[in-house]
Amino acid sequence: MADRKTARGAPIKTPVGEQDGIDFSIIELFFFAYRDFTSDPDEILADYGFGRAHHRVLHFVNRRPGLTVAELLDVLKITKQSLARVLKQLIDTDHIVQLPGPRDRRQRELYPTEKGRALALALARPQSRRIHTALGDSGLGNRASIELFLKAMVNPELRAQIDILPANPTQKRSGDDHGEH
Amino acid sequence: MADRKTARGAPIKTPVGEQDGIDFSIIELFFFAYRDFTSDPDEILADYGFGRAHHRVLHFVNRRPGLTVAELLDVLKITKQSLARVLKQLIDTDHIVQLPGPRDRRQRELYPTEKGRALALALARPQSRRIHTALGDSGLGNRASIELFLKAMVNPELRAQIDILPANPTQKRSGDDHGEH
DNA sequence: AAAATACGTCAATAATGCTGACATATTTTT
DNA sequence: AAAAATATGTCAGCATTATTGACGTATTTT
Repeated sequence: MADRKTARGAPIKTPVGEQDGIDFSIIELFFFAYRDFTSDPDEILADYGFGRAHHRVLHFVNRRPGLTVAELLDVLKITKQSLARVLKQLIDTDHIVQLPGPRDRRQRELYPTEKGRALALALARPQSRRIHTALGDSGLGNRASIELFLKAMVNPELRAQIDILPANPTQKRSGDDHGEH
Repeated sequence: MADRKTARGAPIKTPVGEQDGIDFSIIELFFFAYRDFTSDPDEILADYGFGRAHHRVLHFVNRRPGLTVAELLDVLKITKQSLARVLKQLIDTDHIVQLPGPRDRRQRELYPTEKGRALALALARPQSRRIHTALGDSGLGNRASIELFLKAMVNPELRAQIDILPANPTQKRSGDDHGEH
C-alpha cells in the first residue's frame, strides 16, 4: 500500500442495470427529459441576460401575483440572498413590481407587470408545446397518469405548495384569500 | 418619461393559468418533481464533497463502462474543461479508472471501480425507491405511459443517446462492441 | 419599551458551467 | 516520412447561481 497508483481499484466492465433492482430507465429518462425541457426557455432568457433563476421567480410571481418574498423563498427553497440579485434585476427591468403588504406593511407583495406577464408566457409557451406533443406522442389520455405520477414524485410535505397554485385539476379553490377566515 | 420610478408598469393581479392556453400544471409539477428527485442523492453527495456533476459522470460511467471522454461529453452536453475537474476528482478518489483505448490509444476508456459502482448504486437507490412509490401511488400499470411520455419529452435527435444505454425495454442491444466492424 | 419579524444589503465563498489557448500523444492523410 | 487531424489534458480567466454570516431598517407584536 505504499504506491498510490498500484492501490487503484480494478475496473468493472459490466454495466449496471435493472438487474441491480434499480429503475435506471426512468432515472435516466427523467434526467434527459428535464434537461431538454429547460433548454427551450434557456435560449429565450439568454437574449435578456437572464438565467434559470429569473425564470423561476417570474413564473411563480405570475402564477401567484401578490406573493410575498418569504413565500417565494419557501416555494423555491433558496436563500434570501440568492433571491435578492435576480429579483432586483427583474424589478429594475420592469418585469416585476413590489407593493407593500396591505395588512402588514413590512411585507412586499410581488406582482408581474405587463412586460413580466408577456415574458412569462413566452417562456412557458415552448414548454407547453413540448408537453402537448409528448402527451400526444405517448398516446392520448395519459394526462391524468402523468400528473399523478409527477405529483407523487414530490415530497409529500411539499405537495401543499402545489395545491396553492391556481387551476390545478386535483383540487378546487374555495376562495382567493386562501384564508384562515 | 423623465422619472424612472413613475415609468413603472402597473401590477397585474390576476394569476396566469390554463386559460392562457398553456399547460402550467405539468410545467410546475415537472419542476417540483425534478427538484425533489435530485434532493435525495444531493444529500449523500455532500458527505463526499461531491456535487450533481459528479453524480452524472458516475452514473453514466457505471451505465456504460468503457465510455470514452468524448462520448461522455456528448451525453452530458458540457465542455471538456467542465468535465475535467469533476472527472479528475473521481479518479483521484478511486471511483473511476482510465484505461487507454484498445484500438485507439489516444482515447481513455472510463470504468467504475468497485467503490465507484457502490456509490453509484447508493445514489440511485433512493431515486429508484421514489419512482417505485410514485408509480404505485399513481396506480399500477402506468409505467409504460410514463416511460413513453418522458422519452417523448426528449429532443428527437437526442433519443439515440437513450437507446445506447443498456436494458432499455424499447430496444434490444445487438452486441457489446457497439462497432462498425 | 422591548422583542420579533420581513426585508434589504454587504462581503466572502463554493460549485458548476463557459471560452480561449496551448501541449502531448497518437492516428490518419498526403 | 512529413503534415494534418484527432483525443485528451491543462492553464487561466470569467459568469451564474447558489451558499453562510452579519448587520440595518421598518414595522408589528408582546
